[in-house]
Amino acid sequence: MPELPEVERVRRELEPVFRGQRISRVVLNRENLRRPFPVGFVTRLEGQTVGTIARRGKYLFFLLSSGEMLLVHLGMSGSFRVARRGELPAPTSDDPGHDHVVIDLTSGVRVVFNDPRRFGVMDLMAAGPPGDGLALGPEPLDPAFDAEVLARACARRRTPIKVLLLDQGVVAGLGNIYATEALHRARLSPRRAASTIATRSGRPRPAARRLALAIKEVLTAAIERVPGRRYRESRFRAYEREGERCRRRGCRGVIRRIVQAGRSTFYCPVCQR
DNA sequence: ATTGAGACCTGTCGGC
DNA sequence: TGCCGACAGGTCTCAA
Repeated sequence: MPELPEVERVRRELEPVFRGQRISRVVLNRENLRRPFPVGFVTRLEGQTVGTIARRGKYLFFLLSSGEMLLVHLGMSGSFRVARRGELPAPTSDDPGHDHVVIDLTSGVRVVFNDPRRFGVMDLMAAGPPGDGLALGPEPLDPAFDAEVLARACARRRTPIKVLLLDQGVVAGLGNIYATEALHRARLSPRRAASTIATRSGRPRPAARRLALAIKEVLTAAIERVPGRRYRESRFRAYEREGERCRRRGCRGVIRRIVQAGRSTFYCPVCQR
């Protein structure tokens, strides 16, 4: 499920739960997710007090009093539940289903990590700037990410712009939905070679300016959006709207679905050029 | 150096 | 009802 906005929302939900709390108990209901839990995972977590939770791209970093950091990636289907102890089955129930990790805090709160597809990751890493060593590109909401940076990353790249936006080394945190949505917002065809929005004579093209801005707008709106009625309806302007009318004012196009790098892309062939 | 295809998993949904 | 394929918001690795 989660791209940058969803991960950021998880961060905001969990930080007040964890911050300043000590981890009293950790239970693993299996030995791996996408990859094995690191050696000593449980003992290195138990007894630690958690500080802030940082985010880089789609990764979360729980800062521990030991100096280590707990790294979490939600993959496709990872999620956390927060409950009071006792509201849930014992952490070592016979059938944990997809509840792979249970974390008890001294506050009496229990946090459960659930991940049916197990594309998620949990790991422990040495102290350091969150994200170091993960080869992530800039944070799209950081002012340092702008049209120039984006244009430079596009230079001489013949790959379609949509595919390039999914490259976490180019910009960290976009996934299939928000790459799709940003391109719709910027009125850019997902099929365009990335190089066609690169710099020209040292200046970013207007397309690069529109796209950098659209990325920021789409992500910001998604972080702040409040779920509610019509949430699903109004969520996307292109994603999963194949066959529907383009929602851009004045545009009479119909949203098409294509496959790029094995993933669905939705776009309006009329207003996205 | 890039790029595409396949692999990793389970769940859901639509069609027959 | 059941079976089957297509598809799902993400990486990672391998081969061309």
